[in-house]
Amino acid sequence: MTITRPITILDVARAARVSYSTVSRVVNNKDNIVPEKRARVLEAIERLGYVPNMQARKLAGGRAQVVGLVVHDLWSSYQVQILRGIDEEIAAAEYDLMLYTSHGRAATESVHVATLTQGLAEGLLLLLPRGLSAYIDELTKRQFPYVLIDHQGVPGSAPAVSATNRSGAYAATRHLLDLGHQRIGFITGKLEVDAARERLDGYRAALTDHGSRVDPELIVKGDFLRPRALEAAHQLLELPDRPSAVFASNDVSALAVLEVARECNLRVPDDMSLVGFDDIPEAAHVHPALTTVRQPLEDMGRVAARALLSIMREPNRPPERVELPTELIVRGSTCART
Amino acid sequence: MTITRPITILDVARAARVSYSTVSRVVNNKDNIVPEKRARVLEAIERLGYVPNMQARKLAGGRAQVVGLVVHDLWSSYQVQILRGIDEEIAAAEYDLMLYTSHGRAATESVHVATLTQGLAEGLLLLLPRGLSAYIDELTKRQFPYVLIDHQGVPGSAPAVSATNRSGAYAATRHLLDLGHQRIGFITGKLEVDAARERLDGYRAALTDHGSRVDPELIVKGDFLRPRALEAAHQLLELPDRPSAVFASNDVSALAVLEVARECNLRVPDDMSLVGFDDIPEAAHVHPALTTVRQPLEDMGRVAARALLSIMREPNRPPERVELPTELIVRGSTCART
DNA sequence: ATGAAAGCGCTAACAC
DNA sequence: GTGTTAGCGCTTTCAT
Repeated sequence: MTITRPITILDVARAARVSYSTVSRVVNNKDNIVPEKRARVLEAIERLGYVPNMQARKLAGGRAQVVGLVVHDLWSSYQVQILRGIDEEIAAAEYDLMLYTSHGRAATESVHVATLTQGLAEGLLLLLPRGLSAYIDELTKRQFPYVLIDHQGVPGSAPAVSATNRSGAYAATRHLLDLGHQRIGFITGKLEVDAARERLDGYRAALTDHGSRVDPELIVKGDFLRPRALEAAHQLLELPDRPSAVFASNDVSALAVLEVARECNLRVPDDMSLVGFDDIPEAAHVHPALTTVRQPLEDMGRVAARALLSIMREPNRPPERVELPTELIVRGSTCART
Repeated sequence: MTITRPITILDVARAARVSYSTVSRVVNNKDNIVPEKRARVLEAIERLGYVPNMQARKLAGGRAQVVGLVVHDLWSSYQVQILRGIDEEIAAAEYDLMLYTSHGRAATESVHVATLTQGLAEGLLLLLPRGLSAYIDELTKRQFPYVLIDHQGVPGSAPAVSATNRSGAYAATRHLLDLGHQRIGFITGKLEVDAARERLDGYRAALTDHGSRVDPELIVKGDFLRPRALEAAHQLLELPDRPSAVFASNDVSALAVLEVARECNLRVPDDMSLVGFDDIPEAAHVHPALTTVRQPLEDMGRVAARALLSIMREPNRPPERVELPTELIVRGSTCART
């Protein structure tokens, strides 16, 4: 049982009876090479099954065709859908993806960023809810290509893609108002996250524009996660003057509200309307199906990836911020106030 | 605006007033180094924010702490849940993950495997439904650590983790039989995939053991995907002697059946019982909630990652095949035949 | 115990 | 056009 030694560029050179660097040139589509030699090299590569060694290539100053993705975690469909979009684009461009999850440990996170930027990666996609200003500066200074996803928090002008959180929340609130609801409960997201604040803003703005009062009692703090949302739902539904509708800052929270409503023997939408945000796959499947604001998550990933690739191609293009439109999806969880 | 040059081991050496290799030794916890020097080096590393360059390290024969994952695609929760488990374990072990999606292009796939094995990766996780015998041989020959996930197709003894597909399908079928169903429709998965065949086997075995006839008319070919499942569902539900229950080889297919049933004005479970396989998140949320066979997907990922890590530690340990237990989750989509 | 030096596989000047 | 050669940042002998 022979241990197959990895084929190097040297093996190819020998087999094709050309020099070392000629092979390199062929592999990298450089210069003009005598067609006959190029053919020999190509044949040898094919026959030997040569695959270039990325590390060596990158180390020597070449391109590794690798893009890094640092993501907080993979827990919800939210991240995963974005990941899908990224993956598609990156693969289509024949780049490879290094995936790093930080699990919220800031230390880990910056090590990851460093590893990636000083390592294989030629570009960076950052899907982190907050607090990345530390390395953004560094990246900008080093002119290292990167794109932020769903994060507008950096003051300067960092390339970023996100969704129209504010207007999405505005539309959802407006929808409820149009249905005749007056007391509309709101469960916030994690307010350190920009998107969460924007959604709150949208909610407030819709009320104000409609001439309704923003009742602080109806705004309950959440964090985008289920446990906190369950508490928030209880708090809202046990109010003496119970709201006739609830707008949760994401679907995961809205699903929690749905559960609590069921516990309280409240029928949705008859006794209470409910709106979520995100349109995760579950939203369409629960009963009643959730009215929600769709974020084009996969597209966000796709657009971010494409933006990164073009920044990598032309390092000097001015940073762009893209906001993809959200869309109100009306389903069965909302109806006119009776 | 100074362009920050990446900090190399040489910078650290200068700052700590020691040699090049001493720093390397400290970084790799080697030998005995005079504590005082070690401290100086550590301090310099900290102060300069030095992060080792993985490529260089790997190239020079060191460890890169990278594990590669080749996955067919990320379309369903199936892959994603496994990915989560993998990610958790890999991150906990302080390894990094390179993610490759092959999107079914076999050529891409083998290039990916080659890139990974000749590159950074020290181990490989393969989540591919089929046809990987080509490189399995190669990997085995080279003694390259790898673990297959949900794939038993390789004749030799390849390290693999999967779930008890057969007994899961057996249990589900048994459940339906116990409820008094006699004509039980079955929608297969992609039969090139081992798991699909095992599920079919389990279905057949349960019928046989129960003394029922396996009616070929009731077995319809699917491929784990929605479009084909919709057709299959129609075919089954339009049978002159309509089955009183349907068992689909995965939840995605079962969900499709649910839709078709609704179209046909069949109530589930009253007019027809329905069972799926996988227990993807949507299964619990549809109405009625889906009775299904839970695959411990996240655990499968976790176990596979752990197995890989231990193979990487002791290359000579005999390959292990782990089968994780599936579990029948009875929900609202099944009831006794009326 | 620690410094010097030889590569790892490759790219990119630099020669010819 | 194509071969030669100097590194890229690091690990690992081999001296000392």
